[in-house]
This record gives sequence, C-alpha cells and structure tokens, in this order.
Amino acid sequence: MSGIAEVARLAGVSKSTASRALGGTGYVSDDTRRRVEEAAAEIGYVPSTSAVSLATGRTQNIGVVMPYLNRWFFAEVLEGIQESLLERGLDLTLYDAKPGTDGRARIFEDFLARKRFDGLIAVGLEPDDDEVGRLVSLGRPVVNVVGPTDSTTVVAIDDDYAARRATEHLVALGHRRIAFIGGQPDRHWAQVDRRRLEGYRTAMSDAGLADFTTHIPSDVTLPGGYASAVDVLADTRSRPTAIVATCDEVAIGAIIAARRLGVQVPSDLSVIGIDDHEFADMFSLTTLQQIPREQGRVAVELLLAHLTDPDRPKSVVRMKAKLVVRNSTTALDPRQSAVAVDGRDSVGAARQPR
Amino acid sequence: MSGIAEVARLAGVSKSTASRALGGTGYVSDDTRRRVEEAAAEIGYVPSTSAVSLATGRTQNIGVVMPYLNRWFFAEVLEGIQESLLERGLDLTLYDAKPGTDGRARIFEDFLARKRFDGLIAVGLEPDDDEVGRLVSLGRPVVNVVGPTDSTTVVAIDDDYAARRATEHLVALGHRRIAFIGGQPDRHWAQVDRRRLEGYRTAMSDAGLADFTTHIPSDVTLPGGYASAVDVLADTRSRPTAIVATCDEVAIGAIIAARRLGVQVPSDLSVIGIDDHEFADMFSLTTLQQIPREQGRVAVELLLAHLTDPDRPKSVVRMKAKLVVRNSTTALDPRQSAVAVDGRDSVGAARQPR
DNA sequence: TTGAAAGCGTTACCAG
DNA sequence: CTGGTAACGCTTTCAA
Repeated sequence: MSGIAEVARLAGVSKSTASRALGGTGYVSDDTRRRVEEAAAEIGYVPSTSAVSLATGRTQNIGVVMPYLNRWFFAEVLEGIQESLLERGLDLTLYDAKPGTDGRARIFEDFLARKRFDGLIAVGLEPDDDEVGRLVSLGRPVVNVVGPTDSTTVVAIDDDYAARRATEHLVALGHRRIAFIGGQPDRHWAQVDRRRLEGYRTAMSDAGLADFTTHIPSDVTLPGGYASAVDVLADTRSRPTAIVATCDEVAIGAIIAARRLGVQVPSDLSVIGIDDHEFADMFSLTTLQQIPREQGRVAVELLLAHLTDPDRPKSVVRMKAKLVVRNSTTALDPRQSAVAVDGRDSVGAARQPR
Repeated sequence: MSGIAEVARLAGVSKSTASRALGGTGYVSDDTRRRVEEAAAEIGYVPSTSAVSLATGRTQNIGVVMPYLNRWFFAEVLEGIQESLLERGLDLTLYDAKPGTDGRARIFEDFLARKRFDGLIAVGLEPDDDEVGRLVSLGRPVVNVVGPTDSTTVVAIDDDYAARRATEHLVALGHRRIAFIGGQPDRHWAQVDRRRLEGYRTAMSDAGLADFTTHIPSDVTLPGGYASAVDVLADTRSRPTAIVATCDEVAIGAIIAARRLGVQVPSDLSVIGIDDHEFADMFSLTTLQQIPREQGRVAVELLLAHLTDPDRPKSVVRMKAKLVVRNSTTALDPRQSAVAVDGRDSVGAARQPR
C-alpha cells in the first residue's frame, strides 16, 4: 500500500526513478530528486528491510557473538560496537553463546547459519575447531575481539606483555613472593588467562624468581577473586607479598578479601590488575589499562573494511596496555623503595594507549 | 543457486510442495516430506530470512531496547530474554538507547522505524511522551520490563512494596535514623528510584518517623553509592544508623565506604538493598530479592502471546520482591532486639518469588 | 496431495 | 536522465 510505489505515484515518476532518487545511486535530476524526497517525507516512507536485503543481498546488520554479557569487558566492547554501528546506521543482532551450553550449539548450528548479517564480530569467543569451521564456512567476514590470531582478523591487547609488565612492576618494587591469581585448569580456562599466566611466568623467570612462581586458581569474577584470595591470605606465614590478578575484577575481589582479613593494601599486600575497570579508581587499583570500548569500535571499522574490500588480507591489531599506577602497589620494604623502584613506574597520570 | 528451488529439483517436486513439506503447513504425503527433507539436509538448505520475511510479513526477530548494558539488572534481563528467544529460534536485535544522547534520538527516529522485528521489549526505558508515541505508532506489540503501567504490557516488581518492606525491616529492628540513598534530582532520575523513595517515605510516615526522612542523592551505581556514603558517614554525629539503598549496587558501594571509614556493618550501620545482586552474598547483604532474568523470560512470553493474539488486552505482571535476610542488618540496640524484631524478619533461607 | 502462478517491496539492468 | 521489466527467494492462494 505504502511502499516505494506509493512514493513514486505521488512524485509522478516510476518506481525505478524513485528508488534511484532515494538511494543516491544513479542519475536523477535535482528537481526530480527533490519531488521524490518530498513525497517520501510526506507519507513517512521507510523502506522494507527484507525487500532491500532480498534485492541487494545486504542486510545492513552486523552479528555479534559473545559468551558473557554481564562482565565488564564484554559489556564495554558491546557498547563500543553498538555506538559505532549506530553512527553508521547499521543494526546489531546479538548472540549469547555461553561455553558448554546447548544454546551455544544451537547458535552455531542454526542461528548463525541463517546469515541474517553481513559480517560477524566475535568477542572473546574462543571457538573450538568445529566452531571455527562453521564461522569460516559462513562466507561472511569475521572479526575477533580477543581470539585466535591465525584464522581471522583480530583486535586485542598483548596479553603476554600486559602480564609481564604487571609482574615487572612488582619486581621493581622489590617483591619476590608474587602470586598470579585467576583461571581454573578444570573449567573453561580461557586462553586469555593462560596467556597472561605465561607472561607472568616469563617475567618471574627473567627476574630469577622462577622458584616463587605460584598460580592461585580462581573464577574470573569479582566473587571468584574474593573467595580464592580469602583462602590464600588466611595463612599469614605463607602469604605472598604481592599479587598479579588476571583482570581487575579478580584483583578487586582480592582487595576486598584482604581488607576483610585485616591485611593492609598496599602496605601488607600489593595488588595489580589488568583492565582499568570502572571500579579501579574507587579501589585505588594499580593496573594495566585497556579500553575495550575502543576495541569494539576498531572491530567495527575492520569489519566494514572487509565488507568494502572482500580481498582485504586478515590483520591483527594488537594494542599495548599501559601501566596506570594508583595506590594498591608499593615497595616491599620502605627503606629500599627509593632504590628499587624502576623509574618507569613512578606514579603519574594515566594516558590513553594508542 | 541453492535455495528451495534446488531442494525441490533434487526431491523431484515443485517449489510449493517443498515449501509445504519444510514449513510443516498444508498437506504433504509422508513419503514426499521425507524425500524433501533429505534433499534439504543433503545440500544444507537454510531458508533466506529476508525472503521469508518478505513473503510472510514476519521477521522471526525481536527487538530489545535498553538504556544500559553494563549494569547488573539490565544484563540479567537481557540474558533472560536471550535464553528464552534462543529456545524458540528467534533472533534478537539490540538497541542501546542511552538517555539524552543523539544515538537515542536516532534509534527512535530511524532504527525502530525500520521495523526489523515482530515485537519489541523495552527494558527500563522510561520513554518520554514523544518516544511513547513513536513506540505505539510502530504498530507492533511492545512489552516493557519496568516502565509505565498504562500504555503497554508491563512486567516489573512492585517498587513501592519493596522499598516499604525494606524500610519496615529496619524499623522493626529498632532503627529510627534511617536514610534512603540513590537517585539524583537533577540528572536522569529514574522513575524506579522515585517510586522506591516514595515507598520508603510511606513506611517512615507509617512508623511515625516522618521527621527522620532523609534522601541522600547518589548515582545509581556502585561507585556512586560509595561516593555518597563516604560523604554521609564521615560525620559521626549526624550519621544514620541504617540505610535503605535504591538497589544493591548502591548498597554495596555504601558498605565498602563504611568499611573504609571504620564504620562496622551491621553493628554501627545497617544496610539493606533491593535486587539480590550477584555480589550480595559476598557482602552478606540483606536485600529484597528480584530475579531480572526471570522478568526477561516472562517478557518474552507476554510478547509472544501478543503476537499470537493481537487482540490480547494489555496486562501488568507485578512481582513481589522477597526479603532475604543476611548479615548487613541488625537490631539497633542489642538489648531491645529480641523484643523489637518483627517475627517475619527472622533470618532464614531465601526462597524464590512467584 | 500436488503444481502453477501470483505476489511480497526493492533494486538493477537495459533500452529509450 | 527516465521507465519498463526481470530478479531476489520464499509463501500462499487456487485449480487440478
């Protein structure tokens, strides 16, 4: 009834002309264009997305797959993606693919196969081989935010560097009994957390502290960090003097645990995280800053580039997290601190990475 | 090339028959159906969503509009919606409409108008009149999770009750200097928070404590609660003995602030929230429990009911939050507690509402 | 129980 | 610069 035919009728032109005038492609006289636009405005014409998709093969929609919605990192990335798509007039279809669930299987088997999108952004998905296969076989560009660097275009921070830098910061402050907290060998142990653990190990070895290397398993959540830290900090004798957490949520959980147990941060215990979480400031948390919202925006740009140029080679954007020193870390022994502190680590204002 | 035509050719039937066999509607012999299904499986046939939408007028997609993604309540509702849609094979398109942004305006003007969905779920949107108008004019069913009870079908908890009950709990414990924290008169002050403040006021009046009524403004976030609480608790003389927080995030912020200031919870200060946030247990927070995930699921059911029966009258599902007593609230004066405590409020296991 | 053909609302090619 | 027409891939009458 309405539709472009109606617009064409009102403007006194053919459907094709109306389409051209509205779409901006092809030759149309300025006068005709104006008449068509007026007609469209008059009846409040909005093109049918399904008809457009059918005719053009483009959905003007981007799919986003992620395993969690309720964790800071994921929510921030999602907001970055959403912002960026919004500016470009693109819709966003969300798939919540929790590891090990039936729902995840259905998403890969049925939902994604429908290809209701021109391209896909996978956030921290860590797909298994089968899933990677399905992703590739969609024949649509895919960008990963945090993920396998080989099969697709990826944007992420350098996890190894972040964890090393965090560890080095503590080493420079004179700490030796430095533990790493986060990640569970048995449950879904994310690659990110393994890479960070490796970075920590490397830094410990490089500092000649291999013997002090300790991994405290923990759920990668705030309560998870709290629970594990309570456990570890309870024993006053064996307690580490510093902790590298796999992310700020775990770090903050550890800080809360320390406070509850009467362990002073930073004087009795230094804690450093990775993220620069929205709560980091409130807990005076020293951390390696990443900006997930920005990663989301970059992911959109990369995906669009792939859409524009299908032959564009895959690329890897690896950002460097930046040390932000707050008040959760301090020199092990006050008398040594002036000497031991690495100049790079002096307290200062945080700057944006990139 | 592929498409249903190919399936039909392989099965040796017409497109119409293939469509009927696959769609499940209309008469098809069992034998034919099997042949068609095999053919479809063989070439991995997946119907084009745009073609289906164009032909049927159904998108098999639900739109979800919310103002925040990174807050517990919203993320939980979203996960509930997603779960529920996933079971039914429906897609979910997400719109992030932050109050007062250009993006929000564009969403209402352009994005929603595209009607890429069969129905819409608005979560805590609190649309202004203009926005409500646009929503209605879409001619698609709309369900609100938390929102205006008049214009559309709504699912929410009874905020007035929750806040009253929370306040009554503290009154029953003998508290008089009870303050309410959360919500900013100047900024986007959510209706939810105003309703809760009203519930608190009513309960205070009913208890003859109108003179003690105090509203502490605060951002409705954990750091917001922290900041405001630090402010209020600093003055030992005027400090309240108990706090009703508009939600658990604010309540937890207040608890963290109290700990930092050396104010013992609950002996020096009782704190009660509304939510039963994922951190509530870790902070031993007494609270009025709601289950947003469940609200999301119910919203989907209601929306689908409206889709099935367009004449279905609007309805309001108002859930009652349930008091969960943990360890952040206690009797004001230990000697009076045995008498003062309302029997209903004795500590016990939480049960699910509904 | 099956098939032919007419849409669904656009875009895009090809003459004019 | 414009209009007619086919095509996009599927569903849905309507006859047979």
